[in-house]
Amino acid sequence: MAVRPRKEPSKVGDTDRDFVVALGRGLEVLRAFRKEGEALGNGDFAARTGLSKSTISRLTYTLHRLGYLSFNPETARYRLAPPVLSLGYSCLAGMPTLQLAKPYMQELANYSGMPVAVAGRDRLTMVYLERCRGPNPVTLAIEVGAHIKLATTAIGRAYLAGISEDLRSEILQEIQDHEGHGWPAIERGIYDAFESHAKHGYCLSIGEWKTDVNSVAVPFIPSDGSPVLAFNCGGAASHLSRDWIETDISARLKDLVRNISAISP
Amino acid sequence: MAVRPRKEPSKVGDTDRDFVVALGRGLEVLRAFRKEGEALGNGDFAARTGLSKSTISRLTYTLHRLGYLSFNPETARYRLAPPVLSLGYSCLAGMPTLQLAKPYMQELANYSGMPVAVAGRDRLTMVYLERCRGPNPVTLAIEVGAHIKLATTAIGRAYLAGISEDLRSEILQEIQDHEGHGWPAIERGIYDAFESHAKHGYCLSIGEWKTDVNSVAVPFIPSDGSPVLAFNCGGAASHLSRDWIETDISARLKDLVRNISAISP
DNA sequence: ATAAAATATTCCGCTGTGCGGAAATATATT
DNA sequence: AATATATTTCCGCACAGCGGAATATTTTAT
Repeated sequence: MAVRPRKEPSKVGDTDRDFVVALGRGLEVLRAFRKEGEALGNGDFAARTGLSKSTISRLTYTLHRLGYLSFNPETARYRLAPPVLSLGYSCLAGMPTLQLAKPYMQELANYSGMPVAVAGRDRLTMVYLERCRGPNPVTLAIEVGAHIKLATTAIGRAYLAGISEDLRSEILQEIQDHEGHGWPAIERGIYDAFESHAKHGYCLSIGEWKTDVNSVAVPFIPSDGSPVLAFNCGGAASHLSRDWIETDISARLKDLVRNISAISP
Repeated sequence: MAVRPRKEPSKVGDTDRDFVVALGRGLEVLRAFRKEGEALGNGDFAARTGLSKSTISRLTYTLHRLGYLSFNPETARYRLAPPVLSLGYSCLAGMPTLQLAKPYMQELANYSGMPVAVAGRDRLTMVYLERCRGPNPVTLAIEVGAHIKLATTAIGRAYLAGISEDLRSEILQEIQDHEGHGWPAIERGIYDAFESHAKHGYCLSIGEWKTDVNSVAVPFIPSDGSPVLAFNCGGAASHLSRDWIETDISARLKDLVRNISAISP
């Protein structure tokens, strides 16, 4: 297969001639919904994206015509429409690793009684791609597609431990810029996790995401260049003690990832 | 809330001045994955979208830089990446009706032993937005986000029965253009379904989507202008006979929709 | 009722984005 | 080596898309 590595983006001045700005802006409009499922008006989009009102008006018009946004004339608010979900589904269908991983995840979920999940990165969050619940119904209701913080969760830290030095420092810089205030504490948590990963092969979050929730995670690095993922197993501290994680669960989670590495790109 | 209805698109010649072409093209690239989860190269995109190779190159570069596409340098193929799934999740979160409907759907699924689902339209397909399985595990594995044909399924026909005359004839025209050949048979199936809807309030598909699969569906028309949805209940003909549907299940499905109409926009 | 505020859309001239054909580069194949 | 295939880069030009200002509509205030 013919592959020609892309050169340094052909810049003119300091604008990237190859970057299609209008596309990026339109997608930024779709992303504006990230918070809780509210409907948004053009004014909201303008405020959240920093784009001019006329630009927003044209972008929402376009997205509406294409079916990606539904429009309520009563309130003049938009919502995301079914075609967007359809794209998300294609995304899952295009990751063969997920199908392969499922039985292993289910096995560990059954054994531990805790949910086992796999996630990938979206900017400064981790997005759940697949999740298996144990037989125990008192588990956190984390759904596929939901996103949680990168910096304070085991799964986020495992991801950070699994990526290249370059990408990592880029992301850490962004987190620092975002968090300004609490950064020192966050930074220490992350470096502890890295150390744990280097020494034991897994990362922990003991009550750091939510009090009384413990979690352990391990990165998965596909051998083809596809994005790094991370698997976790976590739940109420009363059921999933730090000790149990360290003496048993962590090893099983590492086995899970090893097994998947053996059968997946 | 200030609402100003959009005028006729301000056309110049016959191009719509308000439609952002580059955005539409970029989204078309993302949609190119619709079929089974393969990885695609720039050539594939060009073939599927009809856009020039250089345009595709710029669009994929942009989508890659934004994180929506992952790139495998070995094979020079792209896949959809986690941020796309994240959008899909926001879509579900933004439809409050789905959360409200869930318990009613589960109730009917338990009673009938058949899966109950709700879907919305994406072009000429219906996309599953939520699904409840009955206790009986021998059911079709239709996942949220999957899409099925509009014209030959009960749920698609119910949707068609629920929308405005204008939109319907537009869609039917498109189906006709697409299906050319088998259109007459399809058309008859659709009009039978409309008749059934007018007379009884539900649509059927008896072995028409897949032999040995029966299904009944009812449209749901939100009172705020958000898109029409449709609920269905379907399964193996050996378990779900036409007779049972007509004498019992259909009425319960209609009740379900009536209940939801009472508590949802 | 009337005025004022808030929100959205349209208009329109100009800029620079994005387009596509052709050339260049890299890999795979014979 | 030479040929075939696939992808990216180059670059001039057209016109798509931008944004500020004007306009239209509804909501809130007086």
